Amino acid sequence: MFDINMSNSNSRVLESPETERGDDSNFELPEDYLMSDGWLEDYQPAVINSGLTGNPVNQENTVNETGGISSLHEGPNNRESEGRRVEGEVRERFAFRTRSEVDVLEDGYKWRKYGKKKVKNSPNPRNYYRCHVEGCPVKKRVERDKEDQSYVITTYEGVHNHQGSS
DNA sequence: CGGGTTTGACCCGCGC
DNA sequence: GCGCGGGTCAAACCCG
Repeated sequence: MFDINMSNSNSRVLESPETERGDDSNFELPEDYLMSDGWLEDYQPAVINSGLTGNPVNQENTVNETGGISSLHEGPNNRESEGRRVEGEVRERFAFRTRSEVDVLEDGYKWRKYGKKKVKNSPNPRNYYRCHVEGCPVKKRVERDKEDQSYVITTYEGVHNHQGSS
């Protein structure tokens, strides 16, 4: 469905969270962002991986000019001890930061924007997206890093109800 | 003409 | 109970 050109010569590798800041066991998201509502309650890299372009997952994140992601690398440390999931309510959340010029990263799904909001902590607005597939509860939240506006913070929420795009 | 985006209003949870 | 901050709705608008 999505013919993302991965052979783009302009594609670059994302910074690995553990590579940039090894002092923390999490992503290098701003403190206040993390404590906003516990974004790392339940992350599911498999969900993300399955929704990508179908490339092997054993490579680093790469984003080209159009915002296409080839695959996701290892996610943040899984805090299984603190991992709390409410039964009967699907609310997987996965956030990551990416250096990209585009706000919305192509991940193989079609998204429909349903809102934009200015957050207090950040001078940049936050965009809200929803999976275009009917019945799919997945939502996406895109926001530019207030520290470095060259970075984009993408937060996925929910599990896709359908098969990616194969 | 149709579908997605825009944009302000509305709503809701939480802290004071 | 009220105000703030964040999330969603929805009607108008825009663009293919």
